[in-house]
Amino acid sequence: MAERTPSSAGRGAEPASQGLRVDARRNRARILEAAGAVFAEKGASASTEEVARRAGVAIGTVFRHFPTKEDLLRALVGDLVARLDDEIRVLADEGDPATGLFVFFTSMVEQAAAKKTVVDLLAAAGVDLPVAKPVEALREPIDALLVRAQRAGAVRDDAGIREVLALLVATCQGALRGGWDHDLRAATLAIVFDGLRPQAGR
Amino acid sequence: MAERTPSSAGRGAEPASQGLRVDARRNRARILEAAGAVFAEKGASASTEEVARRAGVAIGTVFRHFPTKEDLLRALVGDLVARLDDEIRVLADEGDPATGLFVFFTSMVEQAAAKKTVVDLLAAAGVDLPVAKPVEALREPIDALLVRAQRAGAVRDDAGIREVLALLVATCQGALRGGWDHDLRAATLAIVFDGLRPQAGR
DNA sequence: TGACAACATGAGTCGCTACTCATCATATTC
DNA sequence: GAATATGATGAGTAGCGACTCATGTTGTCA
Repeated sequence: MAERTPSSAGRGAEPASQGLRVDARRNRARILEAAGAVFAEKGASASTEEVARRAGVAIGTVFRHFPTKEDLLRALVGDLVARLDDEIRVLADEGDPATGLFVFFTSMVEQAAAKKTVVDLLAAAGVDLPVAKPVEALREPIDALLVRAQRAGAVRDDAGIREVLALLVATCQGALRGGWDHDLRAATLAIVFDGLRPQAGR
Repeated sequence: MAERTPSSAGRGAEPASQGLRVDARRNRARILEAAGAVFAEKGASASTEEVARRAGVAIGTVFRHFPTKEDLLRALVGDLVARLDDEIRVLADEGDPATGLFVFFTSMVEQAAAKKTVVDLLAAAGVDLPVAKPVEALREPIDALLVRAQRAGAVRDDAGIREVLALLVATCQGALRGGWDHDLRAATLAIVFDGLRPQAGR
């Protein structure tokens, strides 16, 4: 679903790697990959040393590329937001908008159930965690999808982008921290989606 | 709403204080009160020393009464669950069950918006945080309320206790970590409640 | 191929926090 | 109003995690 250009990551081959020595570029990539895995498993509170171990580099190397743990998180989250952004733009351009909105919603919750990073990201939509503004980038495309779905009469008019984002944050948080299995995720989302439909409004 | 017996806490004047010297009993109460405030503000990751400072006792005194930080959390959470249990039992015995369910739901979210402890508690409903089983105590009374609401035709039949608890955890998490204001809490809950109503089921 | 800047290394520093314990204070009991 | 056990105190210990830096290594380029 949604093929990307050449390399694995996308977005023009990591501009931040431009002009690095080949070994440095390789290590940077390894660190990002390891950090993605480690933080996805244990959440953002996992230690930087574990990332270094997983990446097969010394702790100092991690801090050379990302002077702060926050910088590392930011780089990861930026990449993730870019991917989500791609996904939602594809959904926005094709097919039924309400379906697209619900598909995107479901997709995020599925990812949240597996990746703590996504939840920490979503949490940032309201508070100022190590990752704050990036999520705002998603507000606009989601809003566009929402408005189109409302014009099509498939989503109630009194549900604004704030409410939709709130529900998105809530279900992602719940799915992860509550350890919902696949069935529970589906059933819970079905209830939320029904609540978003027009006839539900009183 | 829902008056309690004599002293402030309830549940038989804290059995754990029985047989303590008067100064010890006073300090224990102070520590619990301070811990409640501190953890509500900063979450369970607040330091034990801050609790001691707020309580006006030495750090060693805190550890004399609660050998482990987890013990302190457990004591707090137990108290909180007891209070919620009282609340829901009152709601279960009087008036419309669906209204009661939604009132209780709203009440928990309101508390979550102010108290991190509640959210950490709710999170425990699915994972094994320092506080695991206590929440299960709430499952039964909530379920009773839910079943009655369903019999009255006010809540859809395919929403089980698992789904309701999941939604409860999700909205509490969202309300706290997303920093929802009062309006957003109300609007979001309205959508969730609509989704729980019968006509919403497809 | 030599010389140098860029990079990697990992033991060490610093700060924070849960928890301990020798010492001192006081409630309780007779 | 002692005697004593129970409780309070707070400097100290231990462990962990983010971050540093002196030293050694290697890609790069003339």
